[in-house]
Amino acid sequence: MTTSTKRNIKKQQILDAAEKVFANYGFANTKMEKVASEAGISKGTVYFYYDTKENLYMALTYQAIQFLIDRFYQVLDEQRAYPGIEGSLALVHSYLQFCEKNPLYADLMLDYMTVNRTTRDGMDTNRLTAALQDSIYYRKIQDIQNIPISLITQEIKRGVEDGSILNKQQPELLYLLAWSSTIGFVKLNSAAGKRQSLLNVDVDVWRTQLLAQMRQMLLVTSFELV
Amino acid sequence: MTTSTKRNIKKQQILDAAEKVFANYGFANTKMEKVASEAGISKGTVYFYYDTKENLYMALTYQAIQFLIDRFYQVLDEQRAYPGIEGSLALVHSYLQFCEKNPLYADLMLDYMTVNRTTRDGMDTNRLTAALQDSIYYRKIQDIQNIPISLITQEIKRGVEDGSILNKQQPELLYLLAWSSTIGFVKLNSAAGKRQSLLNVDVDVWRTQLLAQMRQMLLVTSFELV
Amino acid sequence: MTTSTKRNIKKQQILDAAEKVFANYGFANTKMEKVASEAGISKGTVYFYYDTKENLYMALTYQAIQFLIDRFYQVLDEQRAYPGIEGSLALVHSYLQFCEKNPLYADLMLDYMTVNRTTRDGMDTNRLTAALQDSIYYRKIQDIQNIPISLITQEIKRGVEDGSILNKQQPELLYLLAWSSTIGFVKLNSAAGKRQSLLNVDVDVWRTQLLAQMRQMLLVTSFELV
Amino acid sequence: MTTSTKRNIKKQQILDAAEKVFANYGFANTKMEKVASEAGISKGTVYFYYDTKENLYMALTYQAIQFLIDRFYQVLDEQRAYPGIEGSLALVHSYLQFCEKNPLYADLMLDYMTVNRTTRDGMDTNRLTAALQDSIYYRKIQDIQNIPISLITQEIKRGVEDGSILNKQQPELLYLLAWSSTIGFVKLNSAAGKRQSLLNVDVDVWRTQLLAQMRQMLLVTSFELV
DNA sequence: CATGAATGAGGCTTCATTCAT
DNA sequence: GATGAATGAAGCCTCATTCAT
Repeated sequence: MTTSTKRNIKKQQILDAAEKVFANYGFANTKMEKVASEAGISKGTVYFYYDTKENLYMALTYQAIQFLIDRFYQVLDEQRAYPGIEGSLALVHSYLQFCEKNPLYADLMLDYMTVNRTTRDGMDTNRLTAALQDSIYYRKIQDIQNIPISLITQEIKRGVEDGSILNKQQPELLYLLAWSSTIGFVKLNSAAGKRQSLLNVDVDVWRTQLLAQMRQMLLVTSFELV
Repeated sequence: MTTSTKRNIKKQQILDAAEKVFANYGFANTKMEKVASEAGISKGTVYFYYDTKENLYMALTYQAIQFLIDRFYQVLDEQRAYPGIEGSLALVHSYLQFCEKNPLYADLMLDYMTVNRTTRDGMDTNRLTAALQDSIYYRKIQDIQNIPISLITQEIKRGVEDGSILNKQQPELLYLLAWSSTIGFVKLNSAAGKRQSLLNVDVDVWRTQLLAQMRQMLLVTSFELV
Repeated sequence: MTTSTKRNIKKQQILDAAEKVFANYGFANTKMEKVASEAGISKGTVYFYYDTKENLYMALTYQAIQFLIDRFYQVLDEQRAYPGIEGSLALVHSYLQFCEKNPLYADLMLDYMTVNRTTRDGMDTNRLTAALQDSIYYRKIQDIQNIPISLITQEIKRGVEDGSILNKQQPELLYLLAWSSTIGFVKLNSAAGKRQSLLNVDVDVWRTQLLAQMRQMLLVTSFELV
Repeated sequence: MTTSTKRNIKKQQILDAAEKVFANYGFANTKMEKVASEAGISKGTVYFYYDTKENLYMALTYQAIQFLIDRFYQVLDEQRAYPGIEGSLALVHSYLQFCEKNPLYADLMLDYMTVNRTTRDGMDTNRLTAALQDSIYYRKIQDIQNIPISLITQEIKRGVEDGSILNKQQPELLYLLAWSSTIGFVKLNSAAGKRQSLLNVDVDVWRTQLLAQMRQMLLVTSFELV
């Protein structure tokens, strides 16, 4: 095993540990010591691989987006032979699974958006935001951030073109409707606690309805306005 | 003006300031000093009215829920003459407005759920959670937490009974679908920044579609499964 | 009732309250708010009469010494007809009662001695000590501090002269032996708690033995050295 | 030198520094920053070894009692061949030396007794007391607190049995008389300041008399009541 | 490279004191 | 005079980060 490989394994171990800890405590309440102990190493070593807490967080964000992109390509590959609506729903489904696997993923992307925003707006950038933007991973994410969105909207367009999707709204709008539903679903479930069923509603039924609603949306020509 | 009234006014001023600061920085990055200066008073005075940061946060949560409940009652009063579907959608709409007015409100409730959860589960309660549960407002919230949900599900039931809502799913499920969509919508918009339109989609169009989708949902007998 | 009289009554109420609170919590852990509430008045009023916490403490010290002096004169008056040994022991006894009535009295005098000492030594005077020395009562105490000691040593001398006291040691030494026993007795009892008997020894027996030991001491010509 | 050894050395250095500072300023006026600088380290390091000020104080208390116990065993070992009265007086003497070496030791034990008392009584436990009781050392002290008393009373009993001690009072009572004298002696001397002689009485003479008085006490059959 | 002790800036909170009413 | 809200200096403690071994 090369030195580089060993380094990468260790980096991955840290990332895995960080994922657990950030997911349980959130960014602010996560202690580097806890990440280290979760990874079975010392604090110093964590700092050897990730020089700030913010950098570690951004590395995790980068990885999450990479995973999502990989998954999306895989789904697209599987769905190539089917109509666009199936590919689109499969993408949404895989995104939902992705977020359910670890609610942190949804937060990571939301946080990235927030950080990214303050770069543009002239907002009073606080220390935290500035530190996040300093991360090398911040730049790396900027290069790939649009890929998931791009893949999904392209698939919707394919569905519109092959006639399987009837809704003629902007693909981006359709994506936002799906994305926000997913985020809300994940947020509520995560806040309620994984074991707990919210309002006595079965989570599986809920998820199924959510997806059914999305299909419905793609099949409808237009919505009546409220 | 009585002494008690003056006290309440000051408490409200602090709460207003806290709302701004928590909304901008989140709980962890909010400094009591900042809340004080935002309220135009000194740090000590903030502590005179709210003895911990956590208590201030919970007071805000309590107020948010109270506001929501007040708004709900008002909406229900206005919708009394109309069929249940209109009342239900009006409630959802008012909830959406409520969260859009200040995205912090959505977070407050989500955070409350998380805190509340650790009370039930035997989770490894951290310092923050424990402090939040110590707040007098935590107890007060427990007494009213179920009212919004109850009001909305009752209105859905009225709609089912008067025949305006055709979907025969559990009202709770319908509520969750609406609730999660709303949270996702608010979260995404707040992350993107108020001035920024996400993916070049007009927010008003997005919101309209969201509500249309909800009406659709209530009018459909049942969804096809994916 | 004159204005001046009313003032004095109020000052005395505050002093009484302060006595209770200082006795229960010690100087550092006593809050002016607590003194005020104990006196049934507001914090501002306490400050109207005693402009610093240290001043209040020194006022209490002054009063304690005054009380002790008054008591000593009274005892001396009662004992005038009896031999000096009886007068001396009666003084010691009254001192013991004085300290037992409120253990704070012993502390007040000890603290005064400490504060007084740092005036002489070139010690690194801390803020607290400096503030105590600033009190107007500090000066007043300086004028009367030696009276109790003087009264007791004079009475011992009278006993030596009238032949009732056989111990020819310095009266000051005899006083110190009595004084330190008393302080130790009070300290231990106060630490143990008033209701609690220490090591299952009856406090009354202990006190009796203590006084017997002192009489013994005055009656003995000289001690064997250890 | 092992890691564990180094840690213990550092812990001891901090304890030594804390001893000086607490002795000079008392608990309330001691600043952790001062302890740190006295130890030649930073505040953070102090907290690395002792997580609260109260814990540090209790650690010191524990050490003081341990030292006393060690000293007592040593004295008992030396006195094994001599009659019980000599052993008893030697113990008292060593206790006196122990307290004179650092008056803080007497305070530590007194404070411990006070803290311990509020555990039993249903007293309105204040923050400080609660924090002291939370210390891990508080528990450790509870396990050894009775040893010094036990050793001394046993030695007195030995003296009674071998006929060297004639006083037939409870050994516990005799111990209390000795203990309180010692505490009073130390308190007065510490308040007066080490360099200062109180009332122009030579401290060595005073101490000698104190010990002579104790021997006297053990040799007397019974005291006349006052 | 790994460790874990050491650092110190930063933030929460307390409470003596002040001051407007 | 009395009140109690307002102030802010001061001190405890946390924890990201550094660094000697």
